[in-house]
Amino acid sequence: MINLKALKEQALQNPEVKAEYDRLAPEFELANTLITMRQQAGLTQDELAKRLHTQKSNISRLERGDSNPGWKTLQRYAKACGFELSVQAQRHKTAV
Amino acid sequence: MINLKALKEQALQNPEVKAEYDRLAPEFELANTLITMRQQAGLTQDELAKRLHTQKSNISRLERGDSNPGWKTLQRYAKACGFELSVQAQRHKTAV
DNA sequence: CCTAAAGTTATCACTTATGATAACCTGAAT
DNA sequence: ATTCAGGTTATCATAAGTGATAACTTTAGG
Repeated sequence: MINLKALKEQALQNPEVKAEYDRLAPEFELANTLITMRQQAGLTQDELAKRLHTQKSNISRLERGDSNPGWKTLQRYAKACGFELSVQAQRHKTAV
Repeated sequence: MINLKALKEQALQNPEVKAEYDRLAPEFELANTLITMRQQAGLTQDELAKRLHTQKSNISRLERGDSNPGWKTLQRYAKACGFELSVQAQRHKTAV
C-alpha cells in the first residue's frame, strides 16, 4: 500500500507544483486529492470519465472544487483511479 | 491533535463494541465515523442537530448510512462535533 | 497558422440530498 | 404501567448533485 500523501510530497519537490499547491486554500484539499489521484493513474479527464460511464465535463466539475460531491461519488472516482478513500477525523481546536 | 483512530481502537477494547464493529461492512465505515465523532463529543442527535441548525431526524438519516452525504455536509457534521475531516487515498489492489 | 488533445463552461433534465414536521419505537427509570 | 430521552421512520418541498450534450479555451506539435 503506497500512501497518496507520500506521492503528493514527492510531487511537491517540484517548485512549480509547490507554488500552485500553496496557493490553494484547504477548501480545495479535496479537489487536489482528486486531481492527484487521476494524475497518478495517468488518466485524462476523458479517460476517467469513460471508466465511470460519464462525461469529461462532469469530471472537470468535480475537480474544480466548487461543488459538494457525495461520498459515494468520491469513492467511485477514487476506485476508477486505482485508489480507495477513507475519512480521517482529527480533533478540532475548539472542543466542546 | 488526538486521532480519532486512537479513540476508536480504545473503544474496541470493549468486546461488545468490537463485536458490533466487526459486524459492520466497510460500507458503514463512514457512518461509524460519524457516530463515533458525535459520541466522543458527548452529544445526542438532537443536540448535534441544534448545532447544525437542523433536525435530529436528519442526523439520524446521516448516521444510518443509507444515503450519500455531500463532503461539505460531512465536514459541517464533524466540525460541530469538534473534529475536522480529511480524505485519505490509498492505492487499491488493482492498479491501472 | 492549423490541428488535435485536454480541460472548462454553460445548460437542461433527472435524480438525490437536505430541511422540515410529525409520528413512532426503544430502553431506562420510577 | 407511565413517562421521558434518544433515536428511527415516513413524507413532503426545496436545493443541489449528477448525466448528458455542445461550444468554448488553452496548450502543444506540425
